[in-house]
Amino acid sequence: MDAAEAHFSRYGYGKTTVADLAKAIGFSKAYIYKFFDSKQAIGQAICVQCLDKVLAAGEAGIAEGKTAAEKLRRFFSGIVTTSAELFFEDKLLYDIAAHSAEERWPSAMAYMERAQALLKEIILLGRETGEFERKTPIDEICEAILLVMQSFMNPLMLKHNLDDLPEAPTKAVNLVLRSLAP
Amino acid sequence: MDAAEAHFSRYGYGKTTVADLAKAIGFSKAYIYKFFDSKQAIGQAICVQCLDKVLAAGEAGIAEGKTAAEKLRRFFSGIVTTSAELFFEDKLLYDIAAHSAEERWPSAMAYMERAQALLKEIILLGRETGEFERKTPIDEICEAILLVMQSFMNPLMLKHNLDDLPEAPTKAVNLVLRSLAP
DNA sequence: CTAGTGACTATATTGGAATTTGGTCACGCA
DNA sequence: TGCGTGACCAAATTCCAATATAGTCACTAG
Repeated sequence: MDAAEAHFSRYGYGKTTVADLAKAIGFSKAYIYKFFDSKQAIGQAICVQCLDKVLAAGEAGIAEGKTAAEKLRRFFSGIVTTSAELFFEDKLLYDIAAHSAEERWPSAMAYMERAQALLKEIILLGRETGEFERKTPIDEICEAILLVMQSFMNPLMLKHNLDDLPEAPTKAVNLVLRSLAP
Repeated sequence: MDAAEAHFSRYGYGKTTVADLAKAIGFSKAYIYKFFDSKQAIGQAICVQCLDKVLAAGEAGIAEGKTAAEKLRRFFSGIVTTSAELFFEDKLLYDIAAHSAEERWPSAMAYMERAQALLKEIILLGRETGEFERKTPIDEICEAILLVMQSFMNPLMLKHNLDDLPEAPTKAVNLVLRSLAP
């Protein structure tokens, strides 16, 4: 995994061969296939690492926020900031994440599901404290929020919106918060 | 233009040569460059035609809707439906539109601006009739709505969300309408 | 002066042979 | 029995010469 992250980060997913990784850890190529079903599986594992970091930043944001609204703001801010950082500082790893979103790899699907779970917690909290409205079915809300935030959460789409950071996602979140008003 | 639309639609932008277009209209290649600065300029012109049709469907939707909320719904529904139709029935033309969005051609920028203008009219109407809230600055609202609807308005992004039609954009619009509630 | 073009060039694209690469498997060695 | 591999194959990728294409310009016919 360490070798894979290093190589993918330096040479990109396409340019690193499984043989390279094997040599780096001093084993044969065949042995790697005892642990990973395919090169793509290695890519997914690395992708999961990246997306975990992104989500961790989102969770950290949630922890920092005091009110539910503030948690929501910082949740997305953490995600977007970390994703953008990844883009600028580790473009080649970012490309794997974008590719995983494009190809609908399980890693990307899992990322969205975890994000939805975190989001749900925020909304539920906001409902308890009375910050958010309670009429709309919660799952519909979570789904809709993820849909409208996709342009900034999905690495594949975020890369087309980097010019508008950080104002654009802030405006989007403002809209989302207005939609949650009681 | 007719020749270009026919050729782009049948063979795609990349596979049709300027010489093909010249031959189709019975002039020399050089003559075409009296009217278009480049092949890309021809592509843009065709792209504008496509996006105009999409926006026309949006305008038609506005006309059909009775209330502002209904206009908004039908506006986006018209845009998304027409874009998706273009994708399925004229993939090669759609690809030009997607490419234009990716490369930020003026055609794509103009499309977004016109969309924003139409949107603004709807919102203003909704404010007059009391359907929508009036606190938030109108331009901020329009900008934010376009941002969150990008996943479905932008051809480049819509093509990654075709599986979720037509439910996803409906849910997104529902969220937008909630955000507009007085 | 206007409408239109053939001939030309630098860049991009293609085809397909040669090479790499992802992936498998029978096997060796402790 | 379990850790580990060289040798192998089909499919993908690279490479490069041949070709095609976008774009220009001096030019002509009317």
